[in-house]
Amino acid sequence: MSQAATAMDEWTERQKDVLDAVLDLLVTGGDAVTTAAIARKANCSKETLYKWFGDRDGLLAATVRWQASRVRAGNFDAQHLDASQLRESLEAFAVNWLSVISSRTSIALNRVGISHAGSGKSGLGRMVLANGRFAIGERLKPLLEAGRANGLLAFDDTETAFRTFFGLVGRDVQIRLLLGDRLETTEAEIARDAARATQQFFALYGAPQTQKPTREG
Amino acid sequence: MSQAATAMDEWTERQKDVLDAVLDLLVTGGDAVTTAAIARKANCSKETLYKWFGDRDGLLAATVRWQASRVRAGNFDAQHLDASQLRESLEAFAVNWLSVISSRTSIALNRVGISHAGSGKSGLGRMVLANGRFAIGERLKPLLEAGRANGLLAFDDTETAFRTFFGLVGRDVQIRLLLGDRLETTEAEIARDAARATQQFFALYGAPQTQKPTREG
DNA sequence: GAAATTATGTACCGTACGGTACGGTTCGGA
DNA sequence: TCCGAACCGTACCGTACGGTACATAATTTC
Repeated sequence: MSQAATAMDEWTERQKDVLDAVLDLLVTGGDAVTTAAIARKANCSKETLYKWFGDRDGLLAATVRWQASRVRAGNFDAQHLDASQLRESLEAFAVNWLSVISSRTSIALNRVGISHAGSGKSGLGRMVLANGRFAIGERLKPLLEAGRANGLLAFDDTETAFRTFFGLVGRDVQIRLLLGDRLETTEAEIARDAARATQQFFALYGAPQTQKPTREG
Repeated sequence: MSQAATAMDEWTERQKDVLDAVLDLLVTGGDAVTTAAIARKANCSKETLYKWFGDRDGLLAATVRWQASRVRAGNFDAQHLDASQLRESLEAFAVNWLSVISSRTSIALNRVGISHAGSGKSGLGRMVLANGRFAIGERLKPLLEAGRANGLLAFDDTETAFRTFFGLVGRDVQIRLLLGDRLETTEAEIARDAARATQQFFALYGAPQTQKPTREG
């Protein structure tokens, strides 16, 4: 939240327009994202770019944070959960996550982060990770723990349970998209996969009706 | 197999040495993988590089195929499976797959493929995908189907079952490593995660003892 | 053992791109 | 109306790198 707030008002409207231009260039992967191309697209001068963002990497980092600052979806209230509410919330999380990783924006930013991670400097990669995988984890864990507190789920380690859910939802989608596989991700497909993943998660971690034994030794 | 054979004898020993040098440079991510650096490392001239492999992309593609040609692990015999054999085979697959995606080589090659996929030309990405995700799929599916034929597993769609297994095994490991996350992947951790994933897979797709109803509507 | 083939290493070229400099323009304030 | 700050557009610089040319050495072939 505070991250989002700082990212939101850290830049002026004009600067946000520039960051949007960078995003646009990243998503439209056709041509290389050079500083000249950015300046052209944003109708600003390269000098201004460097004045505002330091260097090219600073500009890319700012773009990642800017995109992250608007992705935050509303959290879920974790009180008075019943089974169907929990299921719905998990399914909504799954739908949201699948939509995000299937979006051209996410694909482009992850590619940038991965490329940077391969070039020694791991700052961007870590940033993408923090706003992707780890952000979704921190948002989902409270829901899982609320489910456990209400006797709907049974697990020992929240992190392990979350990672299982993550795997059931994401499967091979992200790596295939990152590697350029044409993978149709229609809204209907996403909804179906989210429902399947949620069902499977309940099969693995759903608590028996009357008692609360722990799975996962 | 035929792929591996062609890749194996497509190049001379000297050329394989060059490809090994490329791999070495890719894995040691410190410095950029320039053609000059490759020539220096391989003690050959740039002109030879271009004569043998066409251009830089051809060299990288050859490297991917060369690495892929050596990774093929022995297949499993799918006849006369009992439950414990199936479990062991699945666990071995999981261990193998986790070891592969955790290896510096796999990380480096996937990064290259992803970077290329982001630059329009998707050839390398597709190649990495074919020798990674899809190769493991083609190797594992016969085992799953043999398990079903022997009444040990219950599923309708082999692809769906495989992708679930893939997700349970891989979870967030690959994306985290690709983005530069330091994620300790000791042999013991891998063995434990492989066992957990296999157990979860049986919980989802294991056939009931006496009958064979289908899961997954 | 000469001729031919092949490979090495170095030097070179063209270009793309990150980063900087600077003249011209807009705009807010006194 | 003038001043200064911010900014645009363009031109420019240095370097890194993909790709080529060439002269020299090694290896094969006859």
